[in-house]
Amino acid sequence: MLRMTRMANYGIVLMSHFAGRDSPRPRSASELAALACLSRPMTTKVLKLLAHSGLLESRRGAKGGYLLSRPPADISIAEIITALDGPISLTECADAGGCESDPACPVGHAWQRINIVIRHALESVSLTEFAEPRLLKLRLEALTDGDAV
Amino acid sequence: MLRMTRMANYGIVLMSHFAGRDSPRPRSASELAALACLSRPMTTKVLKLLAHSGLLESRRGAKGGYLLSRPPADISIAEIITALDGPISLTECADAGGCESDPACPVGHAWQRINIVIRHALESVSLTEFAEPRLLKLRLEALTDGDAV
DNA sequence: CTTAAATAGGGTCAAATTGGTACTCTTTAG
DNA sequence: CTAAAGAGTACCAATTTGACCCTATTTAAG
Repeated sequence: MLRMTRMANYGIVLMSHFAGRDSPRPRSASELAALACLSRPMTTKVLKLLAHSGLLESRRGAKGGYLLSRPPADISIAEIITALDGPISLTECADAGGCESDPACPVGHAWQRINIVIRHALESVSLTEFAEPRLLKLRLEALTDGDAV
Repeated sequence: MLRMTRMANYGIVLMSHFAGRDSPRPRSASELAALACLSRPMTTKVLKLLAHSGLLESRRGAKGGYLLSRPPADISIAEIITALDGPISLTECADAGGCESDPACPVGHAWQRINIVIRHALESVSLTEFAEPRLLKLRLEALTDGDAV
């Protein structure tokens, strides 16, 4: 487990379909649903959330649709997850604010530090890299060297 | 979001209470429930799972209870989470085996790489460090330097 | 050998979350 | 004016989660 919701996953897949092409033509929800093999209702739901959080721009009316509001290299995986699942944190009490009920809880501090590492890992991956895993490989391998317990 | 279950959290808190003392005396479920401010039924459930996965040893009968099966420095946070929540992976399709239905899915490969980084971060933190966040701080800060997109 | 203190191992149950859908309203190009 | 698109909202079913209880078995101690 330790997983994110399926919806966040859908969001990332949908966003990935924008990464390749820089054509300024808006993509309609129906078109994207077909590309990603998702139902139309689910697709529109996800796209609306992404637009609402500023990652996509929407054009209403005929010939409308969605397009990236920024170059894909400037969009991190963390942003997409946050838009659809809320703030990235492994525990409830590590959310901003958090479990102030027990400021003495030693475990809380540890979680905050671990969260920072994970969030950072997700923030460091751009949509471009995600759609092109070869780019990822080298960089991430550097992260997993030289820090055994 | 992106969170682990509350049960895994409980497990880590309970395990942390073993980290400080090396006394070989077994701790009973009731005792631990009181220490962690958890209900007894939930505590026993978590302890049973932890014992079942080999992280704790159980002694039945009077004066029985649970004790760590290994020194706390040899137990990683990842192990505890895995014991209670199952394998660590952000997406369903990144589980071992995974979405072989679509071997061409480019997104899948990216997830696998990201999972490795996160799992590695969790594996690199021992129970000892967790109970003593000062130890964590320095090491984790090294991980989050020098790898912006 | 009896008793009390423990865990083992089930089975159950309510509530929250998630995934997915349907319907109506507004905007815009042609 | 009309058809194509998104905006917004309300809704439902199914799974997951969190929590609990009961009985059997084991063991230390009197």
